[in-house]
Amino acid sequence: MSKWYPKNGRVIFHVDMNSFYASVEMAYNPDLKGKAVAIAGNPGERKGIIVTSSYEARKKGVKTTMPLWEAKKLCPELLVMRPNFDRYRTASRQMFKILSDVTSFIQPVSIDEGYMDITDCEQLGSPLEIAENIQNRIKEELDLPCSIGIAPNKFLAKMASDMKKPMGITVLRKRDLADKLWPLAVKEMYGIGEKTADKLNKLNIHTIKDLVDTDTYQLKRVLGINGERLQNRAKGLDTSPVDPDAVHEFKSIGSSETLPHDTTDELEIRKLFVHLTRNVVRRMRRKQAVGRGIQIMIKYHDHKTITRSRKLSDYMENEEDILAVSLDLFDKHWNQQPVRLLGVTVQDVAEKKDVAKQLDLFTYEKEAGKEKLYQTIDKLTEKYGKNPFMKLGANEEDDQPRTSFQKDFLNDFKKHDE
DNA sequence: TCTGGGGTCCTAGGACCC
DNA sequence: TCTGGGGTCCTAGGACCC
Repeated sequence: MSKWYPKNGRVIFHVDMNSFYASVEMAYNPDLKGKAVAIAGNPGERKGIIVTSSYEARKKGVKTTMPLWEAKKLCPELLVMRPNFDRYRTASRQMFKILSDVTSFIQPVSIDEGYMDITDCEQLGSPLEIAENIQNRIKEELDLPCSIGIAPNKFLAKMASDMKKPMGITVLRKRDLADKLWPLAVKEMYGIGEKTADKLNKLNIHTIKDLVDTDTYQLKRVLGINGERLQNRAKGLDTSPVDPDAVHEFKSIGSSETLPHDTTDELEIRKLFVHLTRNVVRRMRRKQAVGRGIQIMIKYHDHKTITRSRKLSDYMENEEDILAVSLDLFDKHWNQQPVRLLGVTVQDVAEKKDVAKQLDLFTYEKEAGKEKLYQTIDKLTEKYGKNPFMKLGANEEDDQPRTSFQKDFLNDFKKHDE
């Protein structure tokens, strides 16, 4: 038994890429290195918020979710780029490939971070050596910086990776908690956001140490079951396993978009529903997925947001079916006020191969939206002279317009009737 | 001339059933 | 002839994370 590995318990890594999108752009174009770089949406479409920024930009006060104009005011020399998601996905795959050379016990949690359980990796060296090796390889092979937290569980590893950035490696053992974790403000804790921090502050709980020392019953009264879990984490207790399968277990697939301008134009609204549904169906198809619930989201001018959902009697996968339900929900619940954003989400997602084939009866849900669907198609065709139901390709550019779409579409739909 | 888009999990009320 | 209690499903909203 090596001196570095615990007799009982685990050794968990949390690997966190530093300002990932900006770093990928710098690796792609080294002229950007050392400069204030930000990735942001298009302000012309009211999506001009900072998604990620380089450390040089952060020094000037640029922060994630900040409106672009505000960031420019703080940092006039800011180089602003649109996101290149394909680049980020490629870099992410390469990063996880390097991790998988160490162990297969990896749980990706997002495009730029993941957990590893290296409890059984003694033959590869000490945890610190393994972490240094990973960090060096990612830096040398991909030209990307990362921080790594090393701890006996996922929560502490996550907190540890946050403590030294960029290019940090932080060990957080039980005996380090009093010095390294407990002095932090509760807001710094993973799982505590603004609302929960406010509630805790009102109870005179300010640091993580305060949280440890608070009466558990009192915490549960204010925060419910989450109160107890947060307190356990603060004490350094977290038994959740590193789960390599979690990433495949999708529960919902959705797409939402802010309109260029708030609108009450039903045609514009319906056009966006067609677009959103298509996005969702394309992604479902890639994952070979079907879904049993549809949810729409409407955000109004004043940012008030409502969601309306319907559970279905059967699994759905077709663009036409999902659109019909979405439009039906919209027409039933829209309050006629100008709309800022719309969203479509398929819930209760399962893999096609896991779903027992049910009789393809023409269900109520399809019936309900059918008339609206016909009307929508007629209106859209009339206005744009284009078929809204193109054949879906793997990507948007690959979509193929059908000829005499309405005939095809109606035929498609009739098949379900029989 | 504010405030994106992708998710997960939890809570709470009402319907419905036994 | 007057009101229990438990369990599950559905829906809507909210908190949080990246």
